[in-house]
Amino acid sequence: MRPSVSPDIFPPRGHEAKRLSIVDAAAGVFCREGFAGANIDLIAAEAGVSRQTVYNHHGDKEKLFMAVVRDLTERCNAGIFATIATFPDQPGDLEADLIGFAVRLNQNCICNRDGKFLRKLIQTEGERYPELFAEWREHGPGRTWPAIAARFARLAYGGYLTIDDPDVAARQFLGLVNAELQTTFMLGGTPCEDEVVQSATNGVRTFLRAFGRRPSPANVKKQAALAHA
Amino acid sequence: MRPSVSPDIFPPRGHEAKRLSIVDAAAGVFCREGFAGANIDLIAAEAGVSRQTVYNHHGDKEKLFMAVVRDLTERCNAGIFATIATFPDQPGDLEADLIGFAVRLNQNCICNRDGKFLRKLIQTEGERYPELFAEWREHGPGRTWPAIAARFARLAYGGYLTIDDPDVAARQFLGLVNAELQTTFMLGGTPCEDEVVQSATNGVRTFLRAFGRRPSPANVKKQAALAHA
DNA sequence: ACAAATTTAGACACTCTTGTCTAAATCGTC
DNA sequence: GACGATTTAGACAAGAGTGTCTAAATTTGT
Repeated sequence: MRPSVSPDIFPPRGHEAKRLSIVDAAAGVFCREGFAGANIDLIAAEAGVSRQTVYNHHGDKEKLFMAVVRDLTERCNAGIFATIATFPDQPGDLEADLIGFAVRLNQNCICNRDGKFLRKLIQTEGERYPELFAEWREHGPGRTWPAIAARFARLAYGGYLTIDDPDVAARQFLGLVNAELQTTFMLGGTPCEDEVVQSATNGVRTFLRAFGRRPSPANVKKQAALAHA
Repeated sequence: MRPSVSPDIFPPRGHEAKRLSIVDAAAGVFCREGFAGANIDLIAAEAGVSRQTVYNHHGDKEKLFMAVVRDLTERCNAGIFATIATFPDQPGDLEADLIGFAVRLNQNCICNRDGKFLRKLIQTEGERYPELFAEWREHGPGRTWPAIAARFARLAYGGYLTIDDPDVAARQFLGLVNAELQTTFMLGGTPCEDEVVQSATNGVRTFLRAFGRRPSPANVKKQAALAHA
């Protein structure tokens, strides 16, 4: 609103640009070396900035780390929701459309730089900063999973799928679609496009064999009978 | 063979016992703090041993780390193969038997102390020691996955399942059975017994909906048609 | 109980890192 | 071109951790 007097406005561009490049470089170094192993001098060098500038912007190592996690979480969530918006609510070819969605989700949110880094930081330092990662959990999986579940529920309601519990189905969808990428993720690698497509294809096919339109009464009865196992 | 002259035999017990307790303590500290953050003094203290003893046994920090990974890999693999040996080759109640197998696998190999630690070390330091973890990959997933796949192939051959590709089915089985534990694993937590059973139950049910005995010709034809997508 | 080996506590040198400080150089804007 | 703010290079103190060394204490097998 106010033209240019706002107290929170730093020197127009260069400043913010440097802040960004510092956070970016820090993300890379924290991922490679872990929090304890990360070296501020190295971060400064990779950001193309002097060490003092890092301290000017972020105060200390821990605050810098938190800024990194917050930035990554925010960008990843934005990407995930943008991708969820492309979910095939009225599919033409259900199999192809779900495969496409799964591939987009993987490529845009999980296998890209931000996704890879955030995942690694959560795995590596999650136990050290409970509140920080509780926040991630709440804003990340806590919101995206129900959103995906809702889309599957709509598909079921529309007669495209036969689903008992949309939340379970959503989690299993993700599990299936990533089933063949586990080892690669484990070691911090990035699967290539082909691997992602292959895993998604196999995963979706199995998903549809299980949940595709086919309300077989025999199965329903059997499941009800075993429900209290 | 030789009574007591063997050059590799250290003082009978206490020595080896200390070696063990050092490696154990080191595993815990490396997991909590990462390689760079791990403190030899702390490891010594947790092992109930003096710092010098740590150096006497393992030389330096890096060699100690390698010893930890090797020990964990070996124990985990042993556990996994022992569990695979309990795979239900001639199931009475297929669903119940597969759920039991999945729960055993999780509890004995993935959620126990060794499994949790090894997983975390692979995620955290995997990129820093490529050869070490290549070894793990080869001796771990590289051998256990085919072993599980072979068991599923046998079930299919016996008419209990309808499976195209046993390797894919095996990976998807693991993905499904762990679908609901992902977030917990991500943050380094240990799911409780109930969560494991619940996830396994849901996963096996979906698995059987997809691969259970039901050679529906319609499905087979559809898949063949889409095979070159 | 003896002798050999192992373990221990403590001190030590050395390196690395964090975070601060200062004076000079640079940048952006008017 | 000049001004104010930011950035920079470098030095610096303080702290922490690794790995070595020594002499004394303890354990182990016989």
